[in-house]
Amino acid sequence: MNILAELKERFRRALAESAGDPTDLLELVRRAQDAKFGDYQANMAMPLGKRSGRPPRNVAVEMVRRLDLDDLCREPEIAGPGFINLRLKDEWLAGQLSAAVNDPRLGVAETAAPRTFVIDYSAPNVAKPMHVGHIRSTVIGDAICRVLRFLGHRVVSDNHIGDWGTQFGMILFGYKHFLDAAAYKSNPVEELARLYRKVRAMMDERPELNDAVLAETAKLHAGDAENRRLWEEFLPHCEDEIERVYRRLDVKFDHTLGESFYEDRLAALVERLRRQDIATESDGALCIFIEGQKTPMIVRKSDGAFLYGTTDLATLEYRMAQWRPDAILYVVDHRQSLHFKQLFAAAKMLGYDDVELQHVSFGAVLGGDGRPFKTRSGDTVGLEGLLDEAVRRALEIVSANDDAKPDGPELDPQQRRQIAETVGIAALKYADLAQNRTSDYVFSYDKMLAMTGNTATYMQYAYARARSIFARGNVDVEPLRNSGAAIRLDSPAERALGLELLRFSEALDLTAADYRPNQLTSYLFELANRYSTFFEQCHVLRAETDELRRSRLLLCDLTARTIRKGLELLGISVAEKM
RNA sequence: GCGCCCGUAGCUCAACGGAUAGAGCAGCGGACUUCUAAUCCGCAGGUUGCAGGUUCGAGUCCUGCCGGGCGUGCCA
Repeated sequence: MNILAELKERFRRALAESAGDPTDLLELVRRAQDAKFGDYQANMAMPLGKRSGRPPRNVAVEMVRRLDLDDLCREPEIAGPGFINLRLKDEWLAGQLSAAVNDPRLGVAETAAPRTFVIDYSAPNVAKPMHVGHIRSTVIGDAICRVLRFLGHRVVSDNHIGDWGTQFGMILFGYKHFLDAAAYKSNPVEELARLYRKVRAMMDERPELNDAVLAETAKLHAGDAENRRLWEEFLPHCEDEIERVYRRLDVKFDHTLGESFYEDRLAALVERLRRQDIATESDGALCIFIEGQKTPMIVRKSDGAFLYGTTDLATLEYRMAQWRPDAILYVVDHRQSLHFKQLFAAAKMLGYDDVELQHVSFGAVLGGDGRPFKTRSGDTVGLEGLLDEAVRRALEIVSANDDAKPDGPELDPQQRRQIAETVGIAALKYADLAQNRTSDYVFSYDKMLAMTGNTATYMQYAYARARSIFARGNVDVEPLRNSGAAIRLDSPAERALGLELLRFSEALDLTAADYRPNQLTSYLFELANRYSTFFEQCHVLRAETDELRRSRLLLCDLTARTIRKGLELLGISVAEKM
C-alpha cells in the first residue's frame, strides 16, 4: 500500500468536477511536515482559491465535503489559510500493516509502467588501483539499480571501464623500462600498479616523458603487435584487481563493456557523422557544433585519433540498438557535465530523442587541502586501504559492545570479524548514499567511517535488536505471521512506528523519481529512529497481555524485514547479532 | 572572459513554492538489577552569504552583488 498514492487518488476523484488537469494540484498532497498537523496534508486550496477568486478556506471546506476518505481518515481539519490536515484511522493503519506482514514485498507494489534503464556507473580506469574517488559512482549507481529493479523496472547495468586510454600507455612504458620481472611473476596486479605510480610520478617531474608515454598509447591504438600482446596480457590482471574490490563491496554488473569494445566502431561512426553534416572540420579536427554552446564536441583530433566523446557516442548507439532503453543514466561526477551536455545534444542530432538521457551527477571528493582528490597527488587513499580501516574500526566497536553485554559476550572471534566486515563496509557506503549534495566534500576518515548517529550501523543495530527479541523469546516467526494476530497501535510510539512502516513504498518512489538514494537513507533512519523509541518505551516480551505481545512482535518483525530490505536496496547487508 | 554548481546551527548535511527551517556530530543535563546504552529522553544552538523583485506564501523562483568550487577546441 502506498498511502500517498491512495490519498492522491481520492483527491483526484474529488477534483474531477473542476476543469483542467489536476496533476499539479495532486502534488500538493504530501506528508505533514509536523506531526501535530496530522499524518498527511493537502495544500491545493490556496492555489485553487487564487485561480477561482474565492477564499481558500471556503475552497477547502468544499473540497472536504466532496472527499470520500471515511474508510481511511478521521474527519479532515482545515487550518491556517486553507491547509487540509489528514489523520489516518488507527484501525485502517493496523489493517494495512497486517496485509504487509503476509506480503514478501512488504506492501510495495510493482510499478504499473515498467521502463528499461541502462545504468552506467563505476567505470574506473583499470590500469590503476581504485581509490576513494571511485566509491561514489560505484555505490550510488549500484543502489539506483537495486531500487529500480525492485520497483519492477528492467535494468541493464554496464561498467564502461577505461581500458584503452593513456593509462595503458603508462604501464606499457613502465613495463618496458622498469619491470621487476620477479615481482610481476608473483603478483602481476601489484607490480602493474607500482609501474603505474612510478611512471605517473616521473611524468610530473619530467614533462618530456609525456610524449614517450603517448607514443606507447598511439602504438597500441595503431595495432602494434607487441603493445597489443602486452595489453591483452595486462587486461585480465587489471580486471581481477577491480573484481576483488567489487566482490567486497557486493557490486555486480550485467555487462562490462569498456572503451576497447567500441574501438572498431569509431571510424564508421565518425564517417557517418561527417556524411550527415553533424560533424564538420575545424582547425583540422572533426567537431560537432552544438547550438548555444561555445565549445564544440571534438570527435576526431587533427592527428586522426578519437576521443572519449567519440567512444561515448558509439557506446550510446550500441546501447540503443542492443537494449532499446527508455532511459540511460550516467552516474558520473559533476565535473563532466559539459561533456554530457554535448553528448546528449549530439545524440539528439543523431535522432535519439525518444530516450531519457540523464547525467546523475555528484560532487567530487576533495583532499584534506581542499584541492580535488587526485590519484597523482602523493597521499592517495586507496580504496582497499579505506575498506580495511573501516573494518578495523568496526571490529573495535563490535568487540567492546559484545564484551559489555549484560550476560557476557556472545560472539566468537570469527563472528566478530564477519560482523566487523559487514558493519565497516556499510558505514563507508552509507556516507556516500546519505548525501544529496552535488557540491564537493572533503575527504575525512571520521566522516566516512562514522558508526553512531545517522549511519548504516544505527539501522543494523536496530535490526539486530529486533531480531534478538525473537531469539530471546524463543518465538517462531512463521506461525506468528500466519496466525492473523491483530496489530494494535494504542501508544504514540507504536502508532508512529506503524505509520512509518507503511511509508516504505513512498520512500522508494521518491528515490526513483530523482535517482536519489538519500531519500531511502532518510527514510530508513527515520524508521530505525521510531523503532528505537518503541524499543525503549514498549516492552515486547513482557507486554501486559498476550494480544499486545503478539502485536508488538509483528511490529518488530515488520521493522526488521523493512530495514533489511531497505538496506539491501542500498547494497548494504545486516547482521543477526551485533 | 564565458558556462555550470554551491553558500542553511560551531562542524557535516536535510528540507517536493507551503504552517514556528529540521537531523546527526560536537557541547550541556538526565536514563543500564528491566527484550543489545552502537541506544533513548531533554536543553542549548539560525537575520538560510548580501540587496532587491515575483507570489496569498520564498532556503527554494527571477535580477544584481559578495564568497567558494568545477569546467571551458584537440586528456579521460
